[in-house]
Amino acid sequence: MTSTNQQDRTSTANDTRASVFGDRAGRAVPGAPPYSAFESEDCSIARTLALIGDRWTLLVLRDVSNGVRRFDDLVSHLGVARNVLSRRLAALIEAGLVARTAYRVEGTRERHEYRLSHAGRELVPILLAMMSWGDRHLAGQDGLPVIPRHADCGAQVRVLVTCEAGHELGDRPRLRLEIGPGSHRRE
Amino acid sequence: MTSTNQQDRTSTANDTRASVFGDRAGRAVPGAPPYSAFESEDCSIARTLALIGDRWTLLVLRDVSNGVRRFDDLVSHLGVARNVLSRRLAALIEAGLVARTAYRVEGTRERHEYRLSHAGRELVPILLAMMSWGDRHLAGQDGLPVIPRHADCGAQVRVLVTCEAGHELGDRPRLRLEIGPGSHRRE
DNA sequence: CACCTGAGTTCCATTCTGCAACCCAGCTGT
DNA sequence: ACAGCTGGGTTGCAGAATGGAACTCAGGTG
Repeated sequence: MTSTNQQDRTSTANDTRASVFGDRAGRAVPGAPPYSAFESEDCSIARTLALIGDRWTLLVLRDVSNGVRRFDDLVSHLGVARNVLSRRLAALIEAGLVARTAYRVEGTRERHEYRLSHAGRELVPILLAMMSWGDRHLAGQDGLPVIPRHADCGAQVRVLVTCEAGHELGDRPRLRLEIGPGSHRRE
Repeated sequence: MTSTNQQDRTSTANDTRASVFGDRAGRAVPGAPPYSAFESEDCSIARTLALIGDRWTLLVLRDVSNGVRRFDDLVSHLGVARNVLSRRLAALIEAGLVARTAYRVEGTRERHEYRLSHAGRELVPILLAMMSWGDRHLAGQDGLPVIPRHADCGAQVRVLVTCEAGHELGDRPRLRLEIGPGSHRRE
C-alpha cells in the first residue's frame, strides 16, 4: 500500500496478470499479483532445468554435439565418472534428447554411439547463450576458447533477443512477463 | 586410419583447427584435430556452468530478476533450503552477479534485498533460451506458463540464433566450431 | 518485557558425485 | 584354445552437496 495515484482496477486490461522480468524499477503492473504468487514449478525454465540442470548434462550435450560420441571418449574428455555418465546418458535417452545407435566399422564388432535427437539439437541455443556470456565475462587473457560459425557461410554466430515487432533487445533485455494459462496460483 | 581419400595436410587453411558442432554428418574438417583434443575446461560453457550450473542458482536468478528479492520470499517461493540459498546468494554476490543492498521502508528497520547486477542481467538470454525450449518440449496441456514480452512495445520476445552475415539459423542451428586462441591441447 | 519478523546459522540425515575396481562380450594374436 | 585388449558399462564405498528443522540475533511492537 502507501501507493500514491492508484488506479487499481485489479488489472490493466482483461486480466493479463502481468509481472516484471529483468525490470529496472522493481514495480509490477499495479494490481497484478506478483510473480511469487504463482507456482515456481509452473515454469519452462524449471522444467528444463529438471532435465538438464545438473552438473554434467550440458557438458555431455556440448561434447556429443561436437562429435564426441562414444562413452570412453566422453569419460576421458570430460573427466566425468563413468557411473555418472552412464546415468546421465540413460536419462537423456529416456527424455528423448539423445539417441543411442549401434554401428559397425567393418571387421570390428558392433559399437554404440550417442547422437543428439532433434529435441536435443534444439538445446544448442542454450549452449550458445552460455558460451556468449562466458566469453564476455569469464574469458582468459588468451582470447576466446572457441568461435561458433555458421556452417553454411562461415560467419560468426550469435544469440539475439528480439521481439516480434522486430526490435532488438540487446544484452540486458528489459522484459515484462505475462502469466499464461499454464501457471497456477500457490496455496 | 583406414581413411580413403585422405588429403591430410593437417589443416584446411591457415590452421583454423575447426571442428564440428551441431553437425549432420559427424565428420570433422579433414586434418583438423577433433574437438576432444582440446581441454574441456577451456570453454565458456564450462566456465559459465561452474558459476550457475547447480540445481538452484538459475532458479534463484530467475526469481530475483522477477522481483522476488528477499531471502524469505525466495525460500518460500522456490522451496529451497535456507542454508543452501544462503550459500548460493553468497556465491552469486562474490561472482558479481547479484548485489545485496540495504533499504529502509520508513518506520521499519533496515532490510536487505538482492538484485541482479549488469552481469547478472546479461544471463537473461540464457533463461529465455531455456524457457523457449521448455515451452516447446515440456509444456503441459494448459498452455504456456509465462509469456515474455518486450517491456517497451509489448510484443512477444524470442531468442534467435543468427550469423553476422545476417542469416537466421533456426531452432537447430548447424554450426562449425573454430578453435580459438583460448583453447589448449590436452595431454 | 514478552513477542514477532526477517535473515540467517548450526547440526544432522539423505542424496548425489568421484574413484577405483570389477565384469562382460567380441575380436586378435600365438 | 586361450590369454589379452578394448569399448562399454556395473558395483561398492568415501566424500561432497542438499534438505529439514531447530536455534540465533537484531530491531521493532503491544
